[in-house]
Amino acid sequence: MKPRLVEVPIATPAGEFLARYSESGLAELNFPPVGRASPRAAKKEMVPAQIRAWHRLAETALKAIFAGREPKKLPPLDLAGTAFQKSVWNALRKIPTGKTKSYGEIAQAIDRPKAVRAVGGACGANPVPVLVPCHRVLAANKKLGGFSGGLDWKRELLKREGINLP
DNA sequence: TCCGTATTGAACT
DNA sequence: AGTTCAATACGGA
Repeated sequence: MKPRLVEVPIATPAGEFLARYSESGLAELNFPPVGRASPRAAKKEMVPAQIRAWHRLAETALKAIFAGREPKKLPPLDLAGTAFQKSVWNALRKIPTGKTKSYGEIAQAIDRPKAVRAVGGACGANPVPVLVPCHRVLAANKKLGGFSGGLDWKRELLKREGINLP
């Protein structure tokens, strides 16, 4: 039986994100729901101290990224996925703030040079956007490609990191 | 096993 | 310069 994730909202200059924590770390992060406050945010008093500590880190890191800076610390991540997906997400985290990579480069980084489309799939399956910077991955010709939360978000995030797109 | 995918690069208009 | 197409790896049904 699946342990219920604790949901806690994160306020950012770009809206209210929704973080979900498992017993071992941050498991999911959602973009702000369109024009609506989070329906069922956990009561903060019921959130375990451990998770509150993680939440503080997550909030700080998120705000740092929105300010275009590299986050100093991240909460532990509890990412559910296949080995392939995890290796992709791990590679994504190595992209420094303000830089971009192509799907092909990610594929090479995980030693599967031809799995470019699969890399795209793994990016789309990324449970923790922004903190795991799936938005810094562009197509080979510097085109935007796609984004789970909507391309507007991708543009916005890149812009805040000082990345200029053609 | 078949289908879709947040790709890519080359071949054609 | 824009469009079509095959190759390709992986995950979900």
